[in-house]
Amino acid sequence: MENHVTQFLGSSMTPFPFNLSPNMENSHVMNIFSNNNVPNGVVLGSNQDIRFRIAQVKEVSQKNKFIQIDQNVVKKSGKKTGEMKNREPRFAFHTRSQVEVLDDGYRWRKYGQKVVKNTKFPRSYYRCTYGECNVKKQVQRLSEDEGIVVTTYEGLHTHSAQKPSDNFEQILNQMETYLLN
DNA sequence: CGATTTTGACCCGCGC
DNA sequence: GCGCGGGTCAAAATCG
Repeated sequence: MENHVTQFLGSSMTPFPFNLSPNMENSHVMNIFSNNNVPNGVVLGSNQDIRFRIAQVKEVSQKNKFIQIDQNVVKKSGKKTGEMKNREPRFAFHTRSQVEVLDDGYRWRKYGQKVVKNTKFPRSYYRCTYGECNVKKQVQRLSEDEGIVVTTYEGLHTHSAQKPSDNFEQILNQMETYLLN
């Protein structure tokens, strides 16, 4: 896939969305996402080129392990080994983009593509190619608005990005600014 | 020639 | 039990 470079919130030209790097940064993310004051699907920022939105992962039913992403209720799939008790954090970004695969600094291998009901664009499944890192993401273009691409990340990277980007912290700061009004 | 994509098969949970 | 929908596997094809 080609590189996609776009503008983010008035900053200079940067790859989008950003690195989802582990450790401190991800715990930072989790703090934000576990904040009860954050409404589901809150719009965190926009400019004329990009609109992005955090779809907060929300536990709906503990025993059924439902999680809610944006408007959609998704069932968390069990894994083979049965030790799939730990629910991976999931979060989604809506971006307005011509290109579906956005450069977030990690290398991904595509492992599936599915046509989902009531959508005219297929959903693509990717897995992080780094060693034991088990992070997945899926990418889907909205049929209601072809200009919007939804990228859903699942899991935390056990390593740092091969192609480092300092956008992540900037965006986190902007998130906090919005959350605190 | 190794890495990645493609694509149909397979799997699994759920509702009927 | 069966079929559907969503997710994953894996072999072949393609890429770099």
